[in-house]
Amino acid sequence: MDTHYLESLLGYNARRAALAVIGVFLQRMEPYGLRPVDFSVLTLIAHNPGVTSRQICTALDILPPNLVGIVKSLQSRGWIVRRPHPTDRRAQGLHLTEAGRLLQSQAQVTATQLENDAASPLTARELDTLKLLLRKVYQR
Amino acid sequence: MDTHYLESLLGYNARRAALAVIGVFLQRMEPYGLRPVDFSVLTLIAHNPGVTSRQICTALDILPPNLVGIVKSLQSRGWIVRRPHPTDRRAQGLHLTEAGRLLQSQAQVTATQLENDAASPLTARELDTLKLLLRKVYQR
DNA sequence: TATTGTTATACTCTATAACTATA
DNA sequence: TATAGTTATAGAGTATAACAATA
Repeated sequence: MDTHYLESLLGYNARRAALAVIGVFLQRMEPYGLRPVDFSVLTLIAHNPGVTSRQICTALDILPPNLVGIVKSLQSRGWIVRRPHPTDRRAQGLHLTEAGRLLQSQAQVTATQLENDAASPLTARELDTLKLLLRKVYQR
Repeated sequence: MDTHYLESLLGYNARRAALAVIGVFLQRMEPYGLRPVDFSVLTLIAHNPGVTSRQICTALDILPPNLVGIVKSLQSRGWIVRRPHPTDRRAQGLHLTEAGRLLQSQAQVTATQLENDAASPLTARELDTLKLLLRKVYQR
């Protein structure tokens, strides 16, 4: 089966690699009930207490209507709370609960460990180079 | 907004980069009515005349029920035909029509050109390195 | 018994329009 | 006028079960 041409395309390789890594992520995060975007949102709140939904949408390139359900789900599981924004009464600041802090730190350890397994054919140096080049592609 | 931790993760970077490149792909391929998987299927048939649905599923990591609609769509647009498989009466060989060959070659030119724009912050050498490392991640 | 291709179907992901409260 | 958050909804992508025909 000749797949040489497809394998010469950046889009094809990026999509295949992303799906492979996300596959490992889904397996390892299944015990936490966290999908990739759930983890990203939880992690942004952990590192940016009081962040708003709109800021998260901009940072992660998510459409606002699609974030609503994610925030609701994290809140219903007792991991985040919404507090009034200090200066803008339209907005709400998002914060982790104590349970949320515990879960996020455990999930972050899992995410960090998962790297090595998902990228096991790469040396540490190759992995760093790969991540650097990927960032160059999507950061403008 | 602190996104440093997320940007240290392979999965996050791979997903963001793949979505960025696919975004450019969708724009450029819109005149042809081809989405990424449509193009991949058409291209595999072009480079492997007589290939079966099952072989395409294996090569592209698509589930058989999800390929049925794609093949039907390509067929209804007059780009591919199914012929009896020479040795296996369960299977059908997929082939491009003359119109399909013309369209695929035009789309392939577009896909090749698109590379440079989607990866414009990278040098040619960096782009080659990136694709090499991505293949290492998903090919086992 | 196993495989190819298919139908039906459910679930998730992504996108658009329109609304409210506030800036 | 513009923005933050929300609802409703439509479309695209992905997954499983089950079937007929053939190996």
